Amino acid sequence: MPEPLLLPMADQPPVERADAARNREALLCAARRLVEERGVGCVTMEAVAAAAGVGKGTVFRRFESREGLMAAVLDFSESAWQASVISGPPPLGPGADPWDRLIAFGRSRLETTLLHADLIQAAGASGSRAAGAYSFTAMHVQHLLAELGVDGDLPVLATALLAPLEVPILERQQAGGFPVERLLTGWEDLARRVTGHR
Amino acid sequence: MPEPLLLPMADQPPVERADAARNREALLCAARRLVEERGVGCVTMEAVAAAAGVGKGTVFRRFESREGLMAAVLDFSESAWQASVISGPPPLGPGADPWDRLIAFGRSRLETTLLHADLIQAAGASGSRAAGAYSFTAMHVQHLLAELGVDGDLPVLATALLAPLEVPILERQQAGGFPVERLLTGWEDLARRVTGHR
DNA sequence: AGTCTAAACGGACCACGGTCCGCTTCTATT
DNA sequence: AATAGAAGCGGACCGTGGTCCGTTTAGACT
Repeated sequence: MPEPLLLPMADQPPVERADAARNREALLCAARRLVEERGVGCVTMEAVAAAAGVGKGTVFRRFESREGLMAAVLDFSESAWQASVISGPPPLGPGADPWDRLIAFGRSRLETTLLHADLIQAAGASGSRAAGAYSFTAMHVQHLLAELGVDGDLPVLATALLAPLEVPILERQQAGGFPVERLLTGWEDLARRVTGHR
Repeated sequence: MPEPLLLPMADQPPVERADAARNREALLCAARRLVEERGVGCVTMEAVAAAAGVGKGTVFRRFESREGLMAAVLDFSESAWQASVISGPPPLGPGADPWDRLIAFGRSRLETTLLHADLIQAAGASGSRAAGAYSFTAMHVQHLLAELGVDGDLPVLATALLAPLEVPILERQQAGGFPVERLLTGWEDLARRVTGHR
């Protein structure tokens, strides 16, 4: 039988070894705990390694970098939020009309972004880049704009709508003394102008 | 004569000592040179100190942090740009009508931001915060919006217009394969919707 | 010129992110 | 059960940003 098991068969990611998976889980868990109880800024890579009972090298092998680790931690809460956008109750989830969904999206996004601001910053560029060309939020907004009958360069318009909700912009405005409420109504006004709604 | 020189006299910033000023200048100069010839990422604080012929401690005393030093380097080109907005030839400078100035502003800002992207990022939060509540660009856009008769929360709208021109947003879009030309026309479209022009 | 003090200096020192490499452990195969 | 070798592991090691403190110096007043 001439080696029939070696068919190329689209070499998939050669599955993680059992101990490796165990360590990844332990690290993620430890990181989550430490971040919660000390704050992102006070969590060192060595501390995470120690808390998970592994060597420092292992942290970097599993998560590439500090940014990578933080992105993984962030992903936990982020994917829960994404789920509520995809299949949660209206007006954030499906069922409401596009305009109401857009407004709900803005408020919710603003709140969660501020809530995880430091984690998002620590996650750096890895925080936003998803698998494909656009991140989840961009796709979602783009979709809503299309439903609202907006015409123009939708990907770019969606980005314009999302940009003022990014951490650095929000923080600068907050530091300037703008209350959250004002930022929110400001964003709604922007959305109205961009979509031409009403 | 009972010590007449000690009048309180509103204690102004007690003027920098001569040697201190000399070192600041030397450091700034060295930093500028090194950044230009090696790129921001390859310039270490120690290298700057050495190139200026001073100790490392001095760099930090004069500029607080790496971000501070980079902000100072950036300020050089940035203030030249500001000058051309304030008093350069139209349409960027005064003289053209507000809409044309706004469009010229967008293009120019986009270009300079991309040009100095890495320096801006290295300057971090220190890069944008000006003396008062708003940075120069925010004030300028706000002013143009007022001239165009836009009503609403002008400071917030100005920020919304500026946000898509910030480094992280531009870079993400560029990484996604959007050519600069498209970003620019997209921004002009945004400006049109926000101001209600035409 | 001499004196005195606040300001500035320099470089040893520390903490943390990230890399490297020799050793260990899993798992497929026989 | 034995074997082989790839994947994983740990922790010593390195570079860099940032701090600290004993020493030096500018410059104001006499």
